[in-house]
Amino acid sequence: MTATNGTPAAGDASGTSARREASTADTVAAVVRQWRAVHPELDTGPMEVIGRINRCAALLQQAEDAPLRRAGLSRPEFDLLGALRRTGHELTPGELARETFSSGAAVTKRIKQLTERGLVERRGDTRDRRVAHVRLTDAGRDLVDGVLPEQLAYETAVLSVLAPAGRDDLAGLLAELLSRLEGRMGALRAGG
Amino acid sequence: MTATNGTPAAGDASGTSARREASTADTVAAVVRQWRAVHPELDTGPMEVIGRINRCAALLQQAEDAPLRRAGLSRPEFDLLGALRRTGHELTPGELARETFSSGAAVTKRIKQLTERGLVERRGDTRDRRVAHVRLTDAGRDLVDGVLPEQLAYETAVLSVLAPAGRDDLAGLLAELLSRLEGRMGALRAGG
DNA sequence: GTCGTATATTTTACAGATAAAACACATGCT
DNA sequence: AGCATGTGTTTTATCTGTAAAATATACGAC
Repeated sequence: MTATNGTPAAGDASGTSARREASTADTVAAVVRQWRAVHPELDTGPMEVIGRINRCAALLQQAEDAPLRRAGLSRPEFDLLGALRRTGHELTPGELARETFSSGAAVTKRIKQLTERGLVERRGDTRDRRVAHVRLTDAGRDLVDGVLPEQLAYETAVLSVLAPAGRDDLAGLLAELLSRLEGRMGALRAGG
Repeated sequence: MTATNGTPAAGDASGTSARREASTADTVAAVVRQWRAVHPELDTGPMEVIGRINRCAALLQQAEDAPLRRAGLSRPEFDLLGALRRTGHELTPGELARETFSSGAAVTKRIKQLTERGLVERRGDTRDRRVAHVRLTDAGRDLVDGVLPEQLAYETAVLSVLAPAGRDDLAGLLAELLSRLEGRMGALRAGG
């Protein structure tokens, strides 16, 4: 059932207890219900967390694209510029790759593009001529500083569907999950 | 109401200050701290939710790849096969696209590949010759049924870093967020 | 019946990511 | 100095996804 949904019609009157609610009105709940009908012996518990995280991420990223696109930036590009802006100093391509969780090759390409657009500049290291240093241009810094408030305002609007307390609870639980995942999955660098 | 402050774990251990003190050990917290140092006037609250959702999704998907790859499947491929398996009947390419949240073109390509591998079959509709119907072969069904338990076991192991109660709280909060996002997303598209 | 429009699917062109190889250089050993 | 080995970065080949155009077909108005 529920397959071809036109509009999920989330006309949910009351405040949905948010407590161990397996059968809410989101698409993941419908999927889980289908699986349980086909394989009643399986524990579908993890799906309700992981499936929802994935689905939320997909929806939120799609939403985030909106203010970014107005600035002519993709999200990976903004992540790169943002890493330079928030650290406040130059970064090497390798550092940028680690900072933005993407491959070195992807970073190389992005740097090339952003350089052509005049948003970042590169210079070679004087001592070790293998390494390059990338920094924001004035235009790049201004772009980030202009986009970020819009981005945050948009995110705030999106998250306003949650009560403030719920939002904080969610942030806390995700922080716990994330810090343990990051610790478990081969230590990634922590903030200097 | 959500409340359920029962899990003491990830909260800000040091922060007695009213402000959320972003002092946890995950990478997102470090990023947020950097942004606050550079732009103290901005409300970075949304980052702590959205950034963590994105990062969790990235890490979890990477983890999920492991059991799937053993079966020679990518996640989008598994999603397609899973949609056929859990609905229990044939689906058209369009339905599959909606069910797996991907574009029609992507579904076309996946169907072609999976057909070549003997995991799905297509047949034309007798009445409306525009539409096709896709169904699992026996091999496809067996593959899904073989992979799914491994997949769930793996996910259970990954999520075991959370206490059961925390996991349920998280699922509930994500369900609330997701159901509202899915309901509101269309209407929110113009704001900024 | 024929025409215009809507719908379902596929094709095409292209942007973007990754893995693996290639490259350039540094560093340490002898 | 000369060479082996390791590291930082870029290139190459390849793959996947998407947007937009193309294709094929149904349906309704006339």
